[in-house]
Amino acid sequence: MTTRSARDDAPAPPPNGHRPAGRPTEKLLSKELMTTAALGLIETRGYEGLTMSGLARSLGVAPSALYNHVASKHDVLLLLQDHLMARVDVAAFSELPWPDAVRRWAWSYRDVFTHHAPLIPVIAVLPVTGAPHTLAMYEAVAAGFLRAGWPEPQVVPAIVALESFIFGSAFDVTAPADIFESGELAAANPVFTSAVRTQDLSDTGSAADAAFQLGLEALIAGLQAQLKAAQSA
Amino acid sequence: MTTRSARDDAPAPPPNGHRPAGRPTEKLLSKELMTTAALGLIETRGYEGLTMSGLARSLGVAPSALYNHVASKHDVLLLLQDHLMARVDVAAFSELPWPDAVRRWAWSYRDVFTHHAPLIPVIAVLPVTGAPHTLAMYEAVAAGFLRAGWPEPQVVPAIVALESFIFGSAFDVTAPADIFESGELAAANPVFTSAVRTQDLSDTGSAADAAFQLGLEALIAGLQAQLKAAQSA
DNA sequence: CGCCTAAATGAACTGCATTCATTTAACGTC
DNA sequence: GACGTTAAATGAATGCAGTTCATTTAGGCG
Repeated sequence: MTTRSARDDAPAPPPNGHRPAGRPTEKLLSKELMTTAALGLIETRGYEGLTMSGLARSLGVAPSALYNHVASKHDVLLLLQDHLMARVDVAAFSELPWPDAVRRWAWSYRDVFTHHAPLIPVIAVLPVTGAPHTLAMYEAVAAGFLRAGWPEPQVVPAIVALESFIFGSAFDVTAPADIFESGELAAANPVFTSAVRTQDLSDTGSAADAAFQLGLEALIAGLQAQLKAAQSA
Repeated sequence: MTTRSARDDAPAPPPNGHRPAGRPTEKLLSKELMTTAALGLIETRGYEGLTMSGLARSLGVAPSALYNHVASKHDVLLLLQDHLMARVDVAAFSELPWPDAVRRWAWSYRDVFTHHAPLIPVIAVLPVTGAPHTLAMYEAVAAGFLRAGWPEPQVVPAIVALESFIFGSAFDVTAPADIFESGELAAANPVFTSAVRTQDLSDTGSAADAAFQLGLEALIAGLQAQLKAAQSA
């Protein structure tokens, strides 16, 4: 095998003792090029359009050429994942009080992956090793938690809990608006049917936004109560 | 097309004016048989083993025969999904106070879909129309919320928020234990690396369980605070 | 100057979901 | 009791996905 694994990313010094030299890397193919080409494909054709042949075509290359840089399609998804993590806004953790920072981070995180829901099953199970942007995000978030006074042993569980909520909510955004229409079974389920009909959508654009806001505020409040309890103990 | 859609399930009277007669339904194939066969396949071979040919083989039938009962593989997943929803424990909503009921329901819900993580992307986006067990679950949960004093407009957002957290957490359970090992990048991310190492795992079996418990308790507490605020307003 | 090696090629191969024309057999009818 | 209708099973064929491999290409280094 030529490529050890995707995800030993940019920083690694290109092991080329055989490159066009002179100019600053003019190669035909590279992980970076594949990543941006993949993002372009997804924007125009969606995730069903992201095939290895399609990716090769959009790079002007034979499909088999991709396998010199990547071991599998899964590797392409890993490249995408780490690339997208850089878009998550963690700046608030060094600027704002903990609840506000969490709020901004969580909305940003959800918004990024709302457009990339098919990646979520990949990310959620993804070892972080060798994903620099992903680790950088966790580093910033963890630092923010500690600065807010969280006991170190609880930092990771709290982040994971928030992340789980965010991933689940990102899926929810992609659901059709009429997802809870009971149809012929409405009569058999009157309570739920009525609750769906009277659902509160004020403040927010969509039902998904309303649920995300409600849940996020509850999580933040509940976590902060735990934080205070831990601090006074 | 012969089959209108999967998910008009058992209760629908079999429209057979052409069956083996006499004995109480001895048919070769049916949605129910396909569902249980699919569950069996998943148990022994996992979700990669769930192919249309494999399913047909395990039923002693040609692959094309399946398409007389189901329009696509997606339909098979829908059948599975609704079947599994019946396993989610909602009994607590008519027995226990709201926080305890939510707790039991949420753990049960997560446990059921932990073993069926590949279904989650399907469920999360799935119109509920024609999925009787799914609707029955929502009906019981919604009734429990109303009985606890929740204002009707907030019932659905609150349930969706909890569900999002549950789905995300079900994914998390399937992640490898060393998912947060930073590897060579540990030095560049000292805060997070240390937090991972000192992570609190007491009370619970796994890191995923610890995060789920922490997040669920925070959510329940935060939601109950909102409930009390809404009631006193 | 010729070797070594990374990287591109294109022709396979595999397994998948799905389609279709055809056959099978039980039912209700005449 | 034969007949036509019809749901349901068949098996061959289609198309597309990801992936492999033997081969070629071309630059850099000794």
